[in-house]
Amino acid sequence: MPELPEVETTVVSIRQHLRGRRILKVWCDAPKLVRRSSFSVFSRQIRGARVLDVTRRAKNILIFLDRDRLLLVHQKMTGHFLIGKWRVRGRRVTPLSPKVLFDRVNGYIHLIFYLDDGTMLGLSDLRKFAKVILGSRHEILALPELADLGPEPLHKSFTFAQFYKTLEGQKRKVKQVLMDPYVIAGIGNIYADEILWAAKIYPARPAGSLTLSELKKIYKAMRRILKEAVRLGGTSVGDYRTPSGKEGGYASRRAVYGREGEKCPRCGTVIRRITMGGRSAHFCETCQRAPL
DNA sequence: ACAATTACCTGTATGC
DNA sequence: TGCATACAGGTAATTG
Repeated sequence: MPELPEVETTVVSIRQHLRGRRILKVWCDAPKLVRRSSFSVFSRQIRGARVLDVTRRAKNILIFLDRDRLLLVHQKMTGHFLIGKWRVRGRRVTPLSPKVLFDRVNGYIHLIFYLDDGTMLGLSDLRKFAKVILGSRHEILALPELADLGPEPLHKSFTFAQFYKTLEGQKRKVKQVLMDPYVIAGIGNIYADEILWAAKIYPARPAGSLTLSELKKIYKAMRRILKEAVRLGGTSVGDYRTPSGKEGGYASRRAVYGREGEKCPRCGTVIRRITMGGRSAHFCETCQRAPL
């Protein structure tokens, strides 16, 4: 699932291909991915737009275009971008359609942007949960899913004092709080489990019950793990790939996520999985002891 | 006002 | 073997 490190990896990668390029046209076989306007309006408005820059906010990808347009893409669970070329130095290298070309690598491309240098940017999404919205810069940035987001966990200004303030008084379970994008942006199920394992905190502890030293451990683990995962290109679970088609390098570092029944890398206890609010939490009951 | 639950999807895994 | 059902999960929408 694309979380902060996967989205950051995606943004850094596609930025190189998109910056300065013009979007010639867009193709789609799942028009419901486009929200707040019909696909035909979306298609008409994006045609001819030039990409100024690509950035990230939480798990949202922000593609800044000329003429005051801003394209928001949220990959949700199975969405991911793939880069393809259909021409090399002005010559076609294949008679196949781009869709067929892409499908040889990944069968779930539902949206393709055709760029003016022959590059294709494909959005793969097995479950079609991804969200694409085009609007004016102000319109998009004012959407609650952007405007109301919590702080970026890796930002320099997000100090421990800030972190403490955001968790203080929270009655919910610490894992649920870490995953709430309106509290902290960008942490999902994989990294919440990994962070709590590293910090040796039981995931169902009420956030407000954590001591200062426990919160400090979580904060430090959060910064360290997210930075390391960004450095390694994220984690591949399921069919997630980086835009160039590679698996994320953090997958092999996973200590607990998706490892139910395997041994804790720290103490050898068998990893357990419990359900919390319809979501699974993986942890080591020896390292992450439940109170009483 | 807040917290908990459901909807959105479909491939994969499991059970009978 | 085949069919039905459960499960996965980010977040908006809905319900409690």
